Amino acid sequence: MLDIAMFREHADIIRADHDKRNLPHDNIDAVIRLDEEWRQARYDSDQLRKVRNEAARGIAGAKKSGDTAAADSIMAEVKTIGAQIDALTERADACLAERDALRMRVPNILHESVPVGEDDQKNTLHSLHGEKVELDFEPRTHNDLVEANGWVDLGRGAKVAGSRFYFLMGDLARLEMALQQYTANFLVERGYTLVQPPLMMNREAYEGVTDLADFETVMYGVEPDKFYLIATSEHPLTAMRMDEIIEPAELPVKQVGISQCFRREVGAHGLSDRGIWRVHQFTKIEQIIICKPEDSWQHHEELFENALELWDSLGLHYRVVNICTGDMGSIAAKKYDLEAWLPGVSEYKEVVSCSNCTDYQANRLRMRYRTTDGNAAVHTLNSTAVATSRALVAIIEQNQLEDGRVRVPEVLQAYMGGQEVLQSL
RNA sequence: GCAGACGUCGCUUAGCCUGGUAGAGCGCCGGAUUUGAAAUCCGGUGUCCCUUGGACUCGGGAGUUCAAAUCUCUCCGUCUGCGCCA
Repeated sequence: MLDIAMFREHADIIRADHDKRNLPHDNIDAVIRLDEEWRQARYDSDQLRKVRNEAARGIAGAKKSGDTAAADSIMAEVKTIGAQIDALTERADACLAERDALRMRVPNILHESVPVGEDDQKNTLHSLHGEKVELDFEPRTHNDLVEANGWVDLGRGAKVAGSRFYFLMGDLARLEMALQQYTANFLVERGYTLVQPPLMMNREAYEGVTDLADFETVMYGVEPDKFYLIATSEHPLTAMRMDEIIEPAELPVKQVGISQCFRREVGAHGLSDRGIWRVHQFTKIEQIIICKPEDSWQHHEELFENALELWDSLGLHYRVVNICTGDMGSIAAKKYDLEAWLPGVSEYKEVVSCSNCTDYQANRLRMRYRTTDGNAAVHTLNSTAVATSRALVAIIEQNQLEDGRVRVPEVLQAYMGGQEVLQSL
């Protein structure tokens, strides 16, 4: 959420941003109005508390000097002040709660380099990487190939869990682990600390890092313990320092999270989502950075470069798009997506998302760092390194051989005992 | 799961029994002193509203009271022991 100071001092900036996103200004105006109401109620209750505190000091003084009559007299005077304070406090709390509920729905301020457009069709092409291999046979889709080779059992996944669950088997499971190891090592060598986070989080921590709508459409709840299964390790890693004041010497925090990710994928259907492209559970290796505000755009490029070099090293062809205003979501100020080429369906599809969230998550999480001028919100950034299910799809489709088997990317062969081709079951 | 102990400002801790302005040390920031540094001394060092003064803050929430770090209830967490267990 945005700093309340933005609403008080620079509401024009928020309004201009809403115009770019084609959003009405209602929430902005309501936040400003509720903020004023809250301050008034707060001031009134503070004044009454002042009266009560003065009386309390009077009582204490009178009792100390043995003048019980004076003490009783003051006590009688302030007998009912507590109820008035309670009423005003209740009103102040209600205004504040409503102010912040609305403030949570106001999206982040977009970076000036974000292209304006209504939906993902208006994302702009940033760059192309690797070579688009021309196969001298008809390319098959990954869902066709995994089934033919016995690498994925979706039917039995549906039987024991539900649709979009799967068993990953044999050499493809082995390749998945190789990909995890390789990617984690790749980033550890660049100075990132490897972290295995909790796979569940409580509601309060989760509200700090995600859009409220995600609780309905993305996250699985675990009853009766009121936990949520994480949708990405970005969430626990970023929430890790909730309510903390970070010493400047600790910044930037650079971590690589590795975890299983769980997503409900409500409303997702269609041919292009078949196989293991869009599933309820997958492994993801994620980069996160927590840094000082003045460094965040430089770090955003660093995360982006890491992702590019990693995907280049896998020998895959992909393109990069700069996400436009209409496709952005509420958390990020700017986002690059890497989209891998899938010859089976002749499409580029999203495999990596690299975001600078500026102070939006930090404000919700009350995550600050010390400056000589007081405490200030940090900036948070995150980027996929590899989501294994989607990386496997890209590898399978781009590295497929005419006989239906799949070539192992060279850098991963060492993690599979030198194996060069995945064998079917 | 059971029993006990504990949770106070960035860190360490006092205060709790017996309710009445949250104190000290360390760290950090500023100043004095110094050629410079150390040492020393002085001041500052949580949050919010600022209507210049104020209110809030002792793990969270609720209660009792004119008044709660302090008393009561409850939840959370940590430690120790027992139990269970990959």
